[in-house]
Amino acid sequence: MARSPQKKTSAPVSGNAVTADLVAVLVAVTDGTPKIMTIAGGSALPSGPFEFTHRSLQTALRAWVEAQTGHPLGYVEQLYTFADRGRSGDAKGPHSVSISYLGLTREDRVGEGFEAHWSGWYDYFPWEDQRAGAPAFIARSIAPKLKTWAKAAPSPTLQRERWQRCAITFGLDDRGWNEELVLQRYELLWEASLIPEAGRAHDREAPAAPGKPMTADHRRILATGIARLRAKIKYRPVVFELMPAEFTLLQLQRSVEALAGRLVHKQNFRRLIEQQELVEETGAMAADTVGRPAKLFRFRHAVLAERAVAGTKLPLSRT
Amino acid sequence: MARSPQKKTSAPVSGNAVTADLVAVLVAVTDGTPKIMTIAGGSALPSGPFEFTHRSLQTALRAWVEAQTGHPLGYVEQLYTFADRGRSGDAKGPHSVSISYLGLTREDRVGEGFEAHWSGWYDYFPWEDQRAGAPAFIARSIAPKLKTWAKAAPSPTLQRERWQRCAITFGLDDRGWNEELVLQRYELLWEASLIPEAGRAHDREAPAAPGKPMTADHRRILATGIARLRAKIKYRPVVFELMPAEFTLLQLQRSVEALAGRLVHKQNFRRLIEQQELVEETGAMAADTVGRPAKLFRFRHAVLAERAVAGTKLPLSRT
DNA sequence: ACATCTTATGCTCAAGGAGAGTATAAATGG
DNA sequence: CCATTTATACTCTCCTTGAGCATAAGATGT
Repeated sequence: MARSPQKKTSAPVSGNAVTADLVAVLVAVTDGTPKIMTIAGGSALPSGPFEFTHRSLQTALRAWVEAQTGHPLGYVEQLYTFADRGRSGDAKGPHSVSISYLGLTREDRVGEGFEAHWSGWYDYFPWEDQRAGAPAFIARSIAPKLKTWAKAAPSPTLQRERWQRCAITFGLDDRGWNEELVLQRYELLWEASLIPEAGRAHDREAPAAPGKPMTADHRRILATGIARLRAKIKYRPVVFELMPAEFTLLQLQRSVEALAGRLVHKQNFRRLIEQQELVEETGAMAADTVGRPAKLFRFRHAVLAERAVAGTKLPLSRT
Repeated sequence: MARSPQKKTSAPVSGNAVTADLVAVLVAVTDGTPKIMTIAGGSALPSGPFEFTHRSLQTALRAWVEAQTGHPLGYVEQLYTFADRGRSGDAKGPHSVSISYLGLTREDRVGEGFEAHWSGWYDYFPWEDQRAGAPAFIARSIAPKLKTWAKAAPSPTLQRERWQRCAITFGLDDRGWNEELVLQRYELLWEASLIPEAGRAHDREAPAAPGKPMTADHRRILATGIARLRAKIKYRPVVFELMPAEFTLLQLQRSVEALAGRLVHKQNFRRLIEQQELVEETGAMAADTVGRPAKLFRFRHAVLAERAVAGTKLPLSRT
């Protein structure tokens, strides 16, 4: 075993065989609603076995999605690889490695005659939509249940730590809401037995949190995808993958707000977009609108080549 | 196939078996040098088959590294999963999925009697160390070769695009150096046939760029790890995983500089660290030093619980 | 004792960015 | 014409960031 630093011989490769699956979080935004492609009546993300006839995972996913939807996939990014023991049920059976991807498209690109549907992603994570302020059921329902869970910790110190974690992730006790903590919130609810997928006993004290469940760990994978996308839109111009060719600045803003799950300051949003020169006017104006007509813009694809954006948080020395 | 949106039957799972490998980028910083654990005389990253007796990939990696080094692993993060067709040589043979991880430790924690060594990561990526300014060989050797490669493109437009890409990633033509583009730089050199691992013809016009090669795609994986870590230190307090229990602010600064490959402004660095309340004084002073003795600090582990840092780049509305 | 070197540490300043609000323009439906 | 709705242009303030100056506190050599 030249590849291992271990001196004793490793297990033979043949005893280590697994199957590889792809799981895709395919996102679109339509009418201010972020949607994901689902199958099986919205209870699962599209997934399938990885065909090794492709050059790489990325090309395999693209080909696969294209076959499903009849349209090419814009932006693609790997999310996470899971290899949980109990995933295929029998611990002795063939194990499965699931490689998840995030992909961005537009809903109208979906072809006909497929099983796939588009489901609003806030159906699965109602607490993540804070555009109209924090949903009432957080304070009314989720927070008390979390408090109960926190108090169930064995020691006062652990109780305090548990509650602090709840308060931070859900923005309780006058803390701000952090829209990027999607996965942390989901995992917290899981630990507190508020997620049906956890498969634990749900008695009267800890019924499920609102939100539609999914097969296996698919809702966790979706949470990972949402979190990644919410982080990404802040430093990469990926929103445009979800927009039509031409759009108004307000439409663009609504898409960002839909993804982030919170509102942005209109004037400052425009300033940000314009000073970064991300868009250019098409010359045309939006039709069929209420109020003053807005200019139509298109994405300047050139910026992808021009820039290699990356924010600094280090006090770099320029000398 | 309930899990697939595809209507036609998918290939049977049995025809899809693969082997799963873990590849680790284990990082330590000693005396201002970032190091990675290597095997086989520094020509490969530690790797081995994944044992499905573990609950998850993360725990498998931790257990495995602990067995190798005799010490627990601090911070662990998944990097990327590769499944290249040609990886195991024969396209018809058993395919391999490689799941790579980034782990942070300290060099002195390595146990005795193992094959592993610590190698400086700039041995593999000499151009990434810009602490003493851009290394002379970039302008003298790499840039001209990239120019040649750019000019070899079939059309003037493509030539310009190629060169723009070179200039952006390597900070040429008076552009600033972006330390996070580690992977982009490596891939660019690969495309330009300046990387021995590419296995293409290296004639007189395109000899290899400086830097030690590695087995298979290990240097690419290392590049991924370096890039991830360089990005991470800017918004998460992970540097402390690489520091001893007590340290001076200058030592901390040197570690950050070692990782980032560039110098930071001393006074501003202190201001940043202190205003974020990341550290607290131990009360003791550093001994055996030149110049005025520095206070010793320790990491405030409490911040990990207190905060859930995440920078905003959206003009969020607070109302 | 004193000069000098080296690192530590405190403080100021200017430019730019981010959050928030005011004001005006241009359309539609009564 | 007026109310309503959305678009768009500015302004203002506070905070952050990059940069530099000044002083402190040790060691070492003369």
